[in-house]
Amino acid sequence: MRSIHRLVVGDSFGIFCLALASRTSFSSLATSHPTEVRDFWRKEQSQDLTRSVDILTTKIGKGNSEDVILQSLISDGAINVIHLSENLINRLLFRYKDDWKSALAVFRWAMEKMREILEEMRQESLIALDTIWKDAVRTFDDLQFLGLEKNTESMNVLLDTLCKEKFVEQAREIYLELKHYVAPNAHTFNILIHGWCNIRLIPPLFNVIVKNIISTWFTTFSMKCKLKIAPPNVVTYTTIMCALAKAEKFDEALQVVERMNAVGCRPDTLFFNSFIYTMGRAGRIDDATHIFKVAMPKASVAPNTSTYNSMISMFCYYAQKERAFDILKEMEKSGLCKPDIQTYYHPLIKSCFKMRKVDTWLNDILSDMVNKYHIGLDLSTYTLLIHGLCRADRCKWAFNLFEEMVDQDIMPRYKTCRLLLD
DNA sequence: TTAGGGTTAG
Repeated sequence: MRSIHRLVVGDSFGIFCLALASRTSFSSLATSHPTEVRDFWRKEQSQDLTRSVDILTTKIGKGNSEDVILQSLISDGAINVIHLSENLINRLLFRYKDDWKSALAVFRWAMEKMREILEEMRQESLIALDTIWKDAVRTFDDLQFLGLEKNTESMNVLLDTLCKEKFVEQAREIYLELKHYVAPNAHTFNILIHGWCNIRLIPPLFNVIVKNIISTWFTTFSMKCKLKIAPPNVVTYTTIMCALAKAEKFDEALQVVERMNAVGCRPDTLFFNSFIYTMGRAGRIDDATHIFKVAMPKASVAPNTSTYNSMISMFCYYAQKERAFDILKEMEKSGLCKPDIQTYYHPLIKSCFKMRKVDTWLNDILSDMVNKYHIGLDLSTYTLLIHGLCRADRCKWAFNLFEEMVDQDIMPRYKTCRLLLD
């Protein structure tokens, strides 16, 4: 989804298409008009944006499925005349950051609109739509004719998008073609490596390589992809370690860490988070705790929300609820990071039910969520709570939450209604 | 934010 987002609104080509759709060009105004005109224009644009967001938000509603929302957006005449822009899409995605169905519908709607624009461009012979993916190099070349720069940055966006959509072999071929015109950088290599990791090509390679694992593998990979031999950096190590952890090759994952330390590559927060995750997956809770409590401070690397989340999830997963709550307290005491609903509260809420600490711990958690951190409950959290409370014989409380969610126009699931009725 | 992380299931 992230790559689609980038394709739609994040890269220069997408922005070009969206700018075309709005049929207005702010940049041309910026150079040829006095300040008052530009200010007026900005104000008009901002009001226009707010109106568009209001119209779309009303149309999207609450609690509908992704398909229902998408269809209603596509088929609505009033929505069809809305000027699509990067700002508009970003505003909507932010608005629906806790509601993935609506967010995904907005994505797909934007994609749909972009496709229409591409079709329009194709009809005007501006672009060959059917060759976009098959001949991405040529499309990329077209960027120049459209007045956009063809550089390492745009090449990386193209390669990354292809890799994230699992067109890894195509990305490699395109890279081989483009490298004659555009200089690759460390990002380019890591994008391709990540792509290969995602299609699970790394673990088999590791099976045949025993000695000097990372550099040998890296050289093999570089030769296969005809890359210049660039030294692997912390991103490379993190990517490979994670791929190995997901494939449950924990010994090999640890060798990556050893190798990284041996060559003096400095770890960062994301690396440590992945390392903790790796140890958690391997069931090595004490090692994970040691990384969190000892290795990170020693390396002067500060934890972030995800670090705490990983620890909390791990302890909950291994039924060590007290330790999970200790981490929560520690996180609150540190005052450095904000909790988030998805990974932080869900394991803890579940733990409260499992431990039968409904009146005490659950009460406190909910009160903190709402009053202290101002986190709005979403459909999944309401469902989790209502189902748990019903099972704990707290139907009255469950029903209060049910009414609360309905008041907020969040449509309960059929199963939730059925459960309460029973 | 041009590259890497996430125990998400009730």
